[in-house]
Amino acid sequence: MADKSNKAVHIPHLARELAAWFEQHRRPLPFRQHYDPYECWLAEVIFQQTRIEQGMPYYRRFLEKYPTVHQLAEASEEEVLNLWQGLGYYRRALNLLEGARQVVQEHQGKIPVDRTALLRIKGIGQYIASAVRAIAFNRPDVVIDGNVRRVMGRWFALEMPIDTPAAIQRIRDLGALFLRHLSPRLFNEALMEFGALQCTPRPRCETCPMQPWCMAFQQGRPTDYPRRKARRKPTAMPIDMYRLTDGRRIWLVRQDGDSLWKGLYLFPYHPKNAPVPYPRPAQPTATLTHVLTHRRIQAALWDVHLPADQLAALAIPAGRLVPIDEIHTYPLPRLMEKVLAVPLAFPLS
DNA sequence: CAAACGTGGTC
DNA sequence: TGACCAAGTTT
Repeated sequence: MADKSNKAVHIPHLARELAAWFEQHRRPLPFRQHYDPYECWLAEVIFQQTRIEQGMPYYRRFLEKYPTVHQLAEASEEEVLNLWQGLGYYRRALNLLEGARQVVQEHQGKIPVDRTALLRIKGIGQYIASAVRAIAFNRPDVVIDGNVRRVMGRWFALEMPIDTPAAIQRIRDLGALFLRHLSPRLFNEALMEFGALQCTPRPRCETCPMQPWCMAFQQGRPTDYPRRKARRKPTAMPIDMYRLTDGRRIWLVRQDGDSLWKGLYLFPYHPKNAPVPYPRPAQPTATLTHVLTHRRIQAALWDVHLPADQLAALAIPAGRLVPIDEIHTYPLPRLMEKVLAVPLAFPLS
């Protein structure tokens, strides 16, 4: 289409300005020190769907505790989840651990360069496979994350919804044209950094050197791009949660299967309209709200004090009766931190 | 392919 | 305040 060639003429200019911009604004992030494939992989897993500032302490702790993929592979799920606790999307941590074991067992501890091999590793999808290849190995892949989709959507005023396969392919094609001008590592890192610092959701067009070649800016409507489909609102999730204790010990439940917070520990809970499985007082101690991307949890908190023998007799699947002062040795989600901040309805013995 | 999967920052 | 969304992957 005529449209396409018109856009492409901007690419040498955009490439040149991008490289210049990056040289000036590049943040000295720890995973940009030596571009080690393991460090790159670890960073991509930790920072996916997560802001750099939020993930940075986790990245440092992980690298300190597990400096090599071998050491990570020998960790337990519990250890890894303890380090991951509070970061969210806990399946990432379990997949990372499984992936590390794969790399040790199937690749002698060396992160593979081959795209197909990378994609077979648990937790590595299209994005991380490209990121490891382009950034750690400097291979000519186009790394497409949220930043890249936003920047490309604006530079080229892409009309199709940005998360569709067609849009991704378009971005990949456009990116390939940039790779004629810039090395894979430079191009991809610079583009993501540009999206993170300059071409943000609220773009800083006043100070942007790309103005002359940005189609969205030239059309006078930078924030109309990228085009997105509407998001779903979180659905309500009312639950009853129980603190079953004899004053010294309390029941914790490890989440399993495909559940929310898989691998983490919570007090036993059930949907609010389910039969009540435990004795409980007339009123809940508190009601807390916890919002996830897709759920708005309303948790009624019921405190139940029982004699030690009755407590121990409760049959709670995947449950563990643990000393209250040892709760924090278990990996807990944020909701549990909120729950633990509420004093028990009765004094501890 | 749409939905599930956490948490925190911003306006 | 609620909507948006951030270095995505899995099913």
